Amino acid sequence: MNIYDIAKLAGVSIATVSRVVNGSDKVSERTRQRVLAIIEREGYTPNVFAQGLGLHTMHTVGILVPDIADPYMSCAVSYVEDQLQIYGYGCILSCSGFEQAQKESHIQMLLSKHIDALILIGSTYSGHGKDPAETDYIRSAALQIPVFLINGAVEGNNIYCSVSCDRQAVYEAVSALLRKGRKRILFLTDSRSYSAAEKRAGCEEALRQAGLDPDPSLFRMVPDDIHKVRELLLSENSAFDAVMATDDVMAVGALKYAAARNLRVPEDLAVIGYNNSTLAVCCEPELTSIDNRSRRLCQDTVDHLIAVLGGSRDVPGSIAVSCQLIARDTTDF
Amino acid sequence: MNIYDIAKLAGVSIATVSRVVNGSDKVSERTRQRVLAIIEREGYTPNVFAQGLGLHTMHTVGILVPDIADPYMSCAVSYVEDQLQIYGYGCILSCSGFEQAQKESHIQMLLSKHIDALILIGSTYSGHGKDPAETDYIRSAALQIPVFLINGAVEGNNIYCSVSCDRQAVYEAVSALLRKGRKRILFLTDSRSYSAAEKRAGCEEALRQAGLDPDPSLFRMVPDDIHKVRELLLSENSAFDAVMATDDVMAVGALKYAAARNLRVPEDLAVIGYNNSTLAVCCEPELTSIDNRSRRLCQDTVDHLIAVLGGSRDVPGSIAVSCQLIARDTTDF
DNA sequence: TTGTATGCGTTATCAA
DNA sequence: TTGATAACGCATACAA
Repeated sequence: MNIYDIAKLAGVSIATVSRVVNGSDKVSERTRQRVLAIIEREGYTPNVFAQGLGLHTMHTVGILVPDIADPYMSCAVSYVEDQLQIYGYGCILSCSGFEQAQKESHIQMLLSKHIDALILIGSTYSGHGKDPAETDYIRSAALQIPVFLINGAVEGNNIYCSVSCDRQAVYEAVSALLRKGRKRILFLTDSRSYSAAEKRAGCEEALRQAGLDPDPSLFRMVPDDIHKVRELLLSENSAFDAVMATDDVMAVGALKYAAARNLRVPEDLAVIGYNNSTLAVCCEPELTSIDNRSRRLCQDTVDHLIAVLGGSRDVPGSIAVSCQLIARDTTDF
Repeated sequence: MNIYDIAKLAGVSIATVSRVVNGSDKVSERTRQRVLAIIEREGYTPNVFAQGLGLHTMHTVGILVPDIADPYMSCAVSYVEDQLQIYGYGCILSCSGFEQAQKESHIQMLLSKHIDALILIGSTYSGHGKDPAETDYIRSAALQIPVFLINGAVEGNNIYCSVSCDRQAVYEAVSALLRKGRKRILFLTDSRSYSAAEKRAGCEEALRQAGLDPDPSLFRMVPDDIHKVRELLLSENSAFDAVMATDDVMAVGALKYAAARNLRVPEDLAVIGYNNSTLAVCCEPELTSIDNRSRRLCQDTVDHLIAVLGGSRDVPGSIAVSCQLIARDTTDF
């Protein structure tokens, strides 16, 4: 059932049918009703390929995410999809993993599908900050369509970034720990991403502010796995009285370590996680965690995306939302 | 840059370019190399709309899921996307929620995008079993393209189902509890879906097998929220010595209840969860949980999907994989 | 082995 | 207010 069939049934030309479908006002009410009735009866829907061929758009945005199984990412995708739906945009989802070559090829794949815009979720797309060429593929994509980063920062034309203020959040959290008399704060992270670096910077800043010298041995790269973190901490003897983790998973690992060592939490060991995931209320004691407000980030991003696609020229190239410390039972504040 | 440009640059016709792109063997090695070089140099990719227009396919499958933020679903999507990628298929993702009208309209939306196949993840798409008309929209979609259910069962032509043996799994888990002397087993679920009904049936079966009469007051519908489950259990006085939950979240809620009541786990209260999610190793004590093998389910489903799209006629309309009980510290077996 | 011509289902431009 | 027709970019049957 195509536009020709409808035209024939309605006794009009395809041009008229097209006008009716696209809500043009240059068609008499009488014909409109007749055509509409036929369309309804036959259950006709315009062929999106043919539409796309002519219009060069399919009302679709590409979403690239390193790992959709990660709770932070899947939540973000959920928010984004939900919002886009409202505006009538569909989502093509692709999972790139964390490797450069894969990221690049996945973006190529998405671009080849003629998406209207691209959303990159996760700070992994910001690169590690060492080599600017690392993010060239994003600038290159932005030559074709607007690119939106959620929790990421990349400089470039037609690139719109949104970040949560991770540095500030960690600065404040660690400062609070220090005020409570903690001396040796173990910083745990599983990545060298932009946001991981920001969080680390916030931690170091707080330490210096308090007149302490950041001890490199207390900044640790660990796997993002509860049991592995526990084992790792158990297998060594570094002394620390607080843990600041860049993800709830690692924080729970620290909690498991504390339980194994019979340390009291928060008396002997304070722990702060990140992302305020379900894990934070699942563990015992429940975990103080930093909420990075990803919902807000996602909503704002979609709003901006719609504005940019609508031709707006005054969309900010970068936005930041501040995080929120959710105090629970693993800290004494 | 389209096929005409490439043809011009290579000094051949568009037909030849098309042949090269599609790997036809009816083209001389010399021309192939020349054309390939130009294509490479210009970074040409065929326009998917134009391809789709003629071929009525875009090598894309639609994935419908009630809630991508749910860990079980996001894991499943991750597996499915990963496999489809290998076969060169892209994914259009849509989140329908749990309401009938939304499910139907989301499927319509996906169909209108001319996907090659549809994957429905989650037992919510099986309906509640009361009214067969509830799943008519799925049969209706299957008139156009093959439909694959992951963890769901719907009868119909061109519909392929896969389920984990939830009934059997719960039967065995509850039987194990009964063998250890548990008398009153509280069954917690948050839904009336097909799989929830299966799990309940397995529980009742085990009870009867042990000569016990299922007590309706011990089959409870609760919210899928840790704290709400805890509060609910605290607010009443039903006596039970074991909990069988249809999801890890509710099981952790029961664990929190036990902690609040100073019950020893598993001595005073045994708890079994479902899905074997990260939550299971996050809580304290760590949760015995039933792994429903969703990875296997997803892989098999994609294999079958590829087979069906490849024209195979002997793909089973329904497959089942057995679950696995992962014993941890909330049970005494 | 290569080229020509046609169809795919729209939208949009220009006439009527 | 309508209709005829030209793009849009590709695959492919048919010709050469």
